[in-house]
Amino acid sequence: MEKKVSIKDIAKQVGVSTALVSYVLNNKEKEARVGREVAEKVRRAARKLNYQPNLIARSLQSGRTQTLGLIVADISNPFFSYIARVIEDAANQHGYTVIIGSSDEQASKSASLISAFLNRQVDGLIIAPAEKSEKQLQNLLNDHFPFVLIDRYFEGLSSNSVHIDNYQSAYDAVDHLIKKGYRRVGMITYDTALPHMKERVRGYLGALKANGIRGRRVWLQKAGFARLDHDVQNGVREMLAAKERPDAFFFATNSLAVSGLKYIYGKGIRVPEELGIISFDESDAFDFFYAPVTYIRQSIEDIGKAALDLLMKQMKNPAGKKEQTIIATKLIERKSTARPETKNIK
Amino acid sequence: MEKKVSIKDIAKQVGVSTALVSYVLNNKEKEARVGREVAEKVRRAARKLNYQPNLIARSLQSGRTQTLGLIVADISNPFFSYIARVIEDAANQHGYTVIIGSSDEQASKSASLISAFLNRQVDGLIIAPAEKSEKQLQNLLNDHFPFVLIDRYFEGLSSNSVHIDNYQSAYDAVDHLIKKGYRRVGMITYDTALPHMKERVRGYLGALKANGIRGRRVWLQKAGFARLDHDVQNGVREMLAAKERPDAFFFATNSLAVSGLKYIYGKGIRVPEELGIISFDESDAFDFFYAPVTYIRQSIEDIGKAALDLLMKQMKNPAGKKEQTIIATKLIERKSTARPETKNIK
DNA sequence: TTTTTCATTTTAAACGTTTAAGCATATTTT
DNA sequence: AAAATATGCTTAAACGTTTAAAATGAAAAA
Repeated sequence: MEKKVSIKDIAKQVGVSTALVSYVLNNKEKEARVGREVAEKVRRAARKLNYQPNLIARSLQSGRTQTLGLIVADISNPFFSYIARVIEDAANQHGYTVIIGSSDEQASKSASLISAFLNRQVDGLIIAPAEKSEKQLQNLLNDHFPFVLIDRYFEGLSSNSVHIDNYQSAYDAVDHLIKKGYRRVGMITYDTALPHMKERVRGYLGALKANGIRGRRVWLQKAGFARLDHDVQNGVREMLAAKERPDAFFFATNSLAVSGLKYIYGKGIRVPEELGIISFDESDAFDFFYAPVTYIRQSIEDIGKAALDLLMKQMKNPAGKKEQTIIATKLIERKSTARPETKNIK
Repeated sequence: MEKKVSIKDIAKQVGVSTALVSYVLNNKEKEARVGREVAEKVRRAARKLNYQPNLIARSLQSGRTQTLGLIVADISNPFFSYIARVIEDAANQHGYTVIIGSSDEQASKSASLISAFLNRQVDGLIIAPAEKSEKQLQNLLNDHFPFVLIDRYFEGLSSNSVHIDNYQSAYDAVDHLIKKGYRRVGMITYDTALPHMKERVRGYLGALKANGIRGRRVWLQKAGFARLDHDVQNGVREMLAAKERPDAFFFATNSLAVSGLKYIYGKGIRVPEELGIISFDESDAFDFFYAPVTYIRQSIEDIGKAALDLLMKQMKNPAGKKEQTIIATKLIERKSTARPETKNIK
């Protein structure tokens, strides 16, 4: 790697000061009253030498890097990789570059990512926060460092955030199942204290109650992030073996659903006759399941764009008021909840 | 955002020069012969003030950013997002941060990403190159800038690269179909001049020939990146309507397969009886298709790790010899190619 | 006592930019 | 003709680090 061309080289070539070159290359000729011919000479030299500005040097001087940090649970999860894509594009349009990190839902990893990104002087952060990371975020708030939470949020943390109405969406999902004739609805959720998940559970319970159905403990199964397949399949098995066996499943995310569906598929269970299925999020897999899966769609484009908008707003005014943007969801009805008009299976 | 604590603040606090502080904080006390007590004082002050080094300043001074650029076709494509994850983890272990960009298979976007990343002074690049980006890469080579190609490569470009044996893998796939009793094998590929795709086509044709099957023009369908669904479904429709209608399809990537399978699914075509299916790569969708899809697995972990290893090696020695790492593939046989023992469907 | 050696610390330059302030010289205004 | 203003360019400092080289002072050797 040969030495790069700097502003100094251009200055030498043309026989002027580096300041002059900087003014010209930043189109500040007017303000700096640079002569027309000299400006041309500088530009020509820059082109000829193929000058490329050193953004690191510029950042050091300006204190801004035009870089954003994005922290998700796992970039290899399609939900997050799609969000990443939307944010990447939107950020690029604003002249920003994005650096991405995966927290694996661990507060410790989240902390080191935040710290690594801050040390790299990112101008702002977009974070799908992990459990128990409130304190890290509170510190950011105290420092008035611009950031926006996506997908998740924390009660009592007055940060910017973009997410759906988890209670209502879950309520609607379960209500849909019940309206379709299912009564014994089981739910598979993540084993986490994150409010968005707890809201989904609350929505589930709320819908059962509103329909006069008494929930059973065995109907609510939780899976840990680290041993997803194992826990989900255990949970599904347990429910299917229960005396009060559910006639429908509500999956709280697409990864949970994909894992559960694999088991259900393997067992040859008939959907939607024997078992109704509804899930949050989307997945190619939902389309190919023998009974295409009904799901609650959240617009990832909207989430990504809203997050970037909020972040830009706050970077302009770090002391400004924090906003919560709620993104609408839509229930996409398909075959997996199309219960035939028969009696409940006992 | 209050002013960050710098080495200067520590120096002032302790009453020493910034040089001293820098030596201590970089554990260069020995070489710099710093007194034991002073060193302790510095460390204490750093901890007390919660000092965090400004990596931008360090980079400007050192000329290295500990940052790698990753350019893929589309980070929202699971194949690439998984690669990104593997590379992210491996890079972190080496103390590097990764910035990611999507080229959308366009040489122009690739060029601006490369340029943006270089301006940000990344120490190295990992690139899944787009069509017609040879020149950009040749420039990197000429500058002795460290980079590694993944998934794709260019003939006559002596760069580091990590990829599979596309010819052989495609050959094996088609040969598998034929061994299973399919004879009229159609292929859906990307409409691109990228060698890895052309190799897959060559492997397809080679296997047909080796089995004494004359290929038909209509059996080879191409789809553009930008209008994937449209082109794939056109291609599939055309083949199914042809006089010499194929009895098996070979998809050159998972996105092509997912798109094609949606159509096939919609048409109610019987797989594997009426039509055999084999594809490159993996997908959750393959598991849920009514006949789970046989596919050619490439180990993404291996690709990512090998790429990072090569890159690290070259960053240490930018003038070193370039290496090509070939990653093994494996044919995962499932129901979609399990042709029953019947006569060919006419 | 003078010189040498050693231990500890500081100085200063450098990385590549940006930008306020300054300095000539020319031109206009009075 | 003197004063005021314009024009065109340079100087120098700053951003936060690192690091070679110099400086200081004390201890050891002569």
